[in-house]
Amino acid sequence: MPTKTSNMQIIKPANNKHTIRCQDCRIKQLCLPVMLAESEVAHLDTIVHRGRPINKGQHLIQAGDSFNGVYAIRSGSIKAYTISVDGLEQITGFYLPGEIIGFDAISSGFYPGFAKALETSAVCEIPFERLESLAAEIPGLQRQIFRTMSDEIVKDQDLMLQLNKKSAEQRFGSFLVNLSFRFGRRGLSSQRFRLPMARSDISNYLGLAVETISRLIAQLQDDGLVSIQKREVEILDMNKLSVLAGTSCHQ
Amino acid sequence: MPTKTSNMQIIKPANNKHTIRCQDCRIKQLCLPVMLAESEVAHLDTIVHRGRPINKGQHLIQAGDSFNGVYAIRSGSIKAYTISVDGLEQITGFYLPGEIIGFDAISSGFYPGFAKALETSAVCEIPFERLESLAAEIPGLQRQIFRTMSDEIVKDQDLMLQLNKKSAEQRFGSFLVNLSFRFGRRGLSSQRFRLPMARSDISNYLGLAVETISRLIAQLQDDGLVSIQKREVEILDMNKLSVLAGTSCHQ
DNA sequence: CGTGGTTTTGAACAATCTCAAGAGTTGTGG
DNA sequence: CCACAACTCTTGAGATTGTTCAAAACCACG
Repeated sequence: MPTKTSNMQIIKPANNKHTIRCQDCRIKQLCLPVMLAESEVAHLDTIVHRGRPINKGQHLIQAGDSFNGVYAIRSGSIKAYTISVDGLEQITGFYLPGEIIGFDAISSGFYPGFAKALETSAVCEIPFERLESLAAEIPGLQRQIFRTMSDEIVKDQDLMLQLNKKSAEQRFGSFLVNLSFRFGRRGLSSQRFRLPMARSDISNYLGLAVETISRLIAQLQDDGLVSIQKREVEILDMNKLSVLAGTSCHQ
Repeated sequence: MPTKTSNMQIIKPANNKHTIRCQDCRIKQLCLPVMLAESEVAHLDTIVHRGRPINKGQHLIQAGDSFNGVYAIRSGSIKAYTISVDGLEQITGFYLPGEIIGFDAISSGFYPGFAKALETSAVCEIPFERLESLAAEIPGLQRQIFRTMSDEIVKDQDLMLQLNKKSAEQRFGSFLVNLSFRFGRRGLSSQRFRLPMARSDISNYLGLAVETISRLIAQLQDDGLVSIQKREVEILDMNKLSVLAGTSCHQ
């Protein structure tokens, strides 16, 4: 199968160009190395595979692939989605630099969903068996894996609440506030940022129609809370937006 | 504070009556001991606290309590829920024997939500720091914790899909099929079982109105798929119900 | 400078909610 | 053991949010 594009082939063996050590990684505070001693980070670094960047639209993970590891996003952005038996696509999350995708595959040994690059992105593949062994040796690493998975659970439960109990306006407001928080955490502006995803991805994620997102954007602009030109977002009144969203900064 | 009912006080020191060792536990195949050698189970057993059963309506976990451990359900059933800033309750899951609650507290160090007994229930408290240490020594245990947390993520993502993309009928159908599966897995009948929760809990969990649940029950009975008398469920046509639900057995 | 995808806007429609009221159930105290 | 109070559940009818369908404007990219 020369044209097969499984994740194992996308992630090419590391070469100099794409090899940035964990120790030197800009976003190590957001990733597994947080809380580790320098020597421990170096140890972790030895098991990480880095490949060439994956292009927009390319799949990092295909549903049904057997689980070999988790992927830390180094740059770019990834959307994770599942497809139900009746063919409906459901986006389960957007992953930004420092965030890790693939923990949902541990239980069954197969990735339950897809992961696709929203733009050119660099990811670090972390083989899970080796990560497990290392976690048994480095308590801080084990702890950080538990934390990251726990974060994922909290994020999903918060989204559940959004979908169940909040209006379209509140959902979209929360979405913007949450993105703003995650950009700010990386040292980027939390006032101005670029949406990496299409309107249809936002609507899918939030359980709304694309048209509803368009209308909400128009409305929030009329109210002077935000300014959104294409994918460029400027948050004009974070307080009002947070109140409207009914959240602090998580969603 | 003599009337305070924090989780630490609910779980009384073990006594003979409530001390069932992990090795002898009926549901060890569904719980952390699965995959462990006998001696490893014995080791795990030494860190588990078992208390007297908690009564219906009593809280096992209060939101904001500091994280000390996870709880394995031994008997009964527990509902987990969060309360949003504007006071809305959102049930995030129902936990049955063999299932473990509390992993969402690892990331922040505080339980983000509440856990309340739907009926008299017995739980095993597993202090997390000790569990971490033990997990570092017993690879199978570490693996099983990862699996359990991964399961939780998958469960939440599936529910997300339900809430976003499925009709009220499909959601309720999936809910029944999923419960059926979980009862069957415990060796109980998957055809006939008793709902541990009220209609309002089901509606809250599924993002519907109570009235909608009532109407759906009436409808599914008219169609001859199920028979539901009060909380006693009998599934009359599992095939049709599964097709309607659009799932195999997970939700 | 077309072609295909994305975004916006309008208008009618539908699924589910809300409100309201009644029936059934459970628990409690006299 | 009965009666009252408090829930829980069911059923009906109208209201509403967000959807669907349709079409035009905009953009990106070859």
